[in-house]
Amino acid sequence: MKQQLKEVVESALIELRKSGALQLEHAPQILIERTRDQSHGDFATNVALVMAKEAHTNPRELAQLIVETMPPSDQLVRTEIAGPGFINFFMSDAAYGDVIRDVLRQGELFGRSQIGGGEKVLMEYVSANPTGPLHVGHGRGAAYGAATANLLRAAGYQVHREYYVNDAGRQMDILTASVWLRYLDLCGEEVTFPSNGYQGDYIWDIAATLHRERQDMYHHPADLVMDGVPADAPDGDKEEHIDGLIAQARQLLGEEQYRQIHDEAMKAILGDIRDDLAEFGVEYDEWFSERSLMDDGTVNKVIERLQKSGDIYEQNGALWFRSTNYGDEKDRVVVRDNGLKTYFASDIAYHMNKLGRGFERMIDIWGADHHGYVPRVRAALAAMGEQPEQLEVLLVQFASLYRGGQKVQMSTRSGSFVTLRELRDEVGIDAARFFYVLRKSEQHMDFDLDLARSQSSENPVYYIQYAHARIHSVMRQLKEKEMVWNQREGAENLHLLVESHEKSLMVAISRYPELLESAALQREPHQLAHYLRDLAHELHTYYNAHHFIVEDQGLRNSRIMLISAARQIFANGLALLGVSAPEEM
RNA sequence: GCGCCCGUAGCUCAGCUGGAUAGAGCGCCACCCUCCGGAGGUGGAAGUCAGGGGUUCGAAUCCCUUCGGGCGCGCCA
Repeated sequence: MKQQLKEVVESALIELRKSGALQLEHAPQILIERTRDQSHGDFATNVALVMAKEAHTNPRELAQLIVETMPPSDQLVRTEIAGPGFINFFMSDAAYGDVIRDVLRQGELFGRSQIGGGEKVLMEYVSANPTGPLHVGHGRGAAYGAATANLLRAAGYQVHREYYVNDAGRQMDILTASVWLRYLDLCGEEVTFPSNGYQGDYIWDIAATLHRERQDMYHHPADLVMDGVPADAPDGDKEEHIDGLIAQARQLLGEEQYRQIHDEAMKAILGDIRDDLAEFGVEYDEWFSERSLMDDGTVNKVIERLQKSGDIYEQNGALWFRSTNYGDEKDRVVVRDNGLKTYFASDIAYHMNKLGRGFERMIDIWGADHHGYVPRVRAALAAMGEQPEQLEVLLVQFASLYRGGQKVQMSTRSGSFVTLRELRDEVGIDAARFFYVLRKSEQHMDFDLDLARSQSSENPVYYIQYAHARIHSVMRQLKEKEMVWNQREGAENLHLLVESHEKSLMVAISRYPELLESAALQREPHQLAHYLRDLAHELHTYYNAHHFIVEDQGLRNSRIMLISAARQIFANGLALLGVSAPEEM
């Protein structure tokens, strides 16, 4: 609808320039907006105000000229010049009728666009270290990432969804040591657990499985394990302590057994994460292993290339990437003095690998606490001769949980965090998915568990789902009264929908395609969540004001047609957000 | 100290590529079904858009600055 209007204005401007009535250096961008007030029509453009100065004329006169030059359109009833020089457009009933017919004809495809132009996008989200179950912070990234991926697909992007598995590195070693120590405990050894280890119950579970299946295969006496290990905090350094334990594990178990425990622990946790996300309706096309980048030499190749280009220097036995040359605030280590590559090194390799797979755009969704990491990755891309703009990082702020008006405290290491699974159990998948995307991602969010759990009017999820279910209920009623909805007759009688509630609902429905484009371009699923609530409000208001199942056949069929179109929008929109659209509640 | 995010109604938040009288939900007050699901609807009270400057036809929106809050500034990941 908006697009058609834009073309009308565009052709007027072209005509005016061709005839010499208007002299401009370049064609202005035409911005057409929905009006806030119905008395201003359906759409308005400020194009005359924007161009007036350059055209050396006053805005109202220019607006008049544009209106007079516009080609006739059956979509428009009339136009008016308002205020300082806005052009207001009043759309015809036929234009709205076309939208309703389109919705039913296109069904679940309605609202999709090609604005993404088939661009190949790699979206990476969650990518939590497989060292423990997902918590509610990951949940927000998951819900946001999945919904944004859906939006981009609906807008004509080719989206590949990926989870980067950090299966290499020190965190995994700490996990391995943690599991092994719990296992030794189950073997009857008295070991004091490191303050820096992973303390959750899930570690016990993995250890118990290990103990059941392998019995005392990995058993070593506690005093031998602790021999020569630096003291833990508070007397010593907790980092040195845990590193000492890792070294002991490696030595006593040997690389092969160490690797077995490592892999078992990771398999268990990663499997749990996959299940968790799948149950949450968050899907991936690929789970990408960090270790594979080490094993196939990609990381080494990247470092060599940077060395050749002179972007790497050695200092204090470590290799540093000169990221300050590319806008970062300090240089970054890629290989530590102990020879280990940093996470950053493999991350450069990972992003180069993404580009190597032919993706034109990389969208990473990170927790806001990683924001300082963005410049260095961009710097690395620049140093590698790539366009840093190809990497788009979307930051997701923390979500604080509130229960009974009290903030729920969380800490990963101590194991006293709220897991995503617990959240799902408490409030349900639909409420969790919806609440997570109800707020702009870069906004700190207060997640009210009591509200999300409540199955009442104050909960916006149910408000929307109820609107959808209500329409189904009307259809059931229709059947019970042994009436059949004649869609063709409805389509022919849309002109009978003259009530203000009907007009409002049609306007809301016609906004959907514009809304989807906007939400996709700005990576803002919350726009869709808010829109659906507005649409639900229109539906409920209409429902209260008028009857759909009326005697007059033409009117009945056209009203059912209208609410069927609304139903389709609810179904389409909720699906993009990962929320179910129940037929009855 | 430096960097990023944020500050809008009692609470939680939309609105921010400048546009007409600043919106929604919750809460509060008063109402609405002989009728398709009341998990609904109608009306009302409620604002120095944190403060101060600037840019212009026009600023919640852009720029500067002050104040307040969150996060980050490792040879951790």
